[in-house]
Amino acid sequence: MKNLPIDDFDIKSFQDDLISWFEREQRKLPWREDRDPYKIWVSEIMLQQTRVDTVIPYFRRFMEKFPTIEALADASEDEVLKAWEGLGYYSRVRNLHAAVKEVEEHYGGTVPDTPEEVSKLKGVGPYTAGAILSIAYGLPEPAVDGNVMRVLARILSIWEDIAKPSARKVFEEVVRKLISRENPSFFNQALMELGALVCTPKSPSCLLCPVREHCRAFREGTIDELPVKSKGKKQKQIRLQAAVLEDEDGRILIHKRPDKGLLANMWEFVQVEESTVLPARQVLKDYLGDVFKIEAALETEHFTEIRHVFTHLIWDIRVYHGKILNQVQETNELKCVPPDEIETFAFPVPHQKIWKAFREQAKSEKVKDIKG
DNA sequence: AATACGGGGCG
DNA sequence: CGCCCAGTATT
Repeated sequence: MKNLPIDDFDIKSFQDDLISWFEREQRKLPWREDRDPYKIWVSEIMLQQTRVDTVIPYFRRFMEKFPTIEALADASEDEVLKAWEGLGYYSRVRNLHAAVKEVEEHYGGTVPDTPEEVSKLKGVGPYTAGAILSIAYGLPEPAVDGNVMRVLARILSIWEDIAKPSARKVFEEVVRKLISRENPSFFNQALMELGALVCTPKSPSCLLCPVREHCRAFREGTIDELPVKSKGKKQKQIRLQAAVLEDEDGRILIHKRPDKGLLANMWEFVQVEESTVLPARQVLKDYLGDVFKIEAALETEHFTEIRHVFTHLIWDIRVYHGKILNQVQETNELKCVPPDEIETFAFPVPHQKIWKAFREQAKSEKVKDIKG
């Protein structure tokens, strides 16, 4: 690694200012109530790519439902996925579930405390490994997330592009030089807390910053230029046709997605990608017939249109209402369920939006009936 | 090194 | 609305 200019940097004083600020100002968070490595682990997985405010209610519910490693290891995948519904990046919870079973079986239910072992767990990468080892076990391991890169890029004036995968290693080496041996847990948490509360991406509160005197970007007036972060590319757009289908008993047809890829193992209303050549409704009818042997009478017009933006793609879904005319052959992936049971299945947000729109339009039809 | 993988908040 | 945020696995 390039020799970073930290020779004239007062490490001890920086650690003290940072950690004492954290002791004064840290937020009370449910996963900070004790040092249970299981709780730290679950919280860190939830916090990947996800804001604290979003995570808090999920964490509480998750801990109530699965208070221990054993409880989670014994749960079914559907149950676990349901607890994660709406949080996104669902492979996180499938990996967590698998890893917890691994800990239960091979480590006697105790989260391992070495970098080698903890890094082998599914879903535990360099950041999460460092977070568990430092926060739960007090080991001086770096835990470099986006906050840490932003904070350190500013403090030490590091002009590395933090969007590049190679950047993380640079910052890990920096943390190894800076980390407090007395309190690695608070040191790492303080860097992240500072990034979340003070050293924010836009208009950071430098005047409130406990380590302003150590900050090169502040001194040099480059706060708004750091960190350097290149932009990603734009999303691919996908047009989909979906249908809320009722059988003769008013039950709703739902489909379980494949166990790999986007939204793996989540439930959805049947949907198919729009064709560029065939008329819109025909694609859906053909799909239902060819794949599920379902004959359906679809209404001519879609009742709602849903747009959902993912990181790497955009779904535009036209949603039709229809009745199933023949007998549905139910399988593990295909079910008809009563409307009041729909919400017991784990649906991705775009299909939660479909269900919401469906109920709204059903309601408005009723109002029309009464008026008419 | 590049891509797949959700969802929410803010202006 | 568009823009921004943020780790791991896979290829």
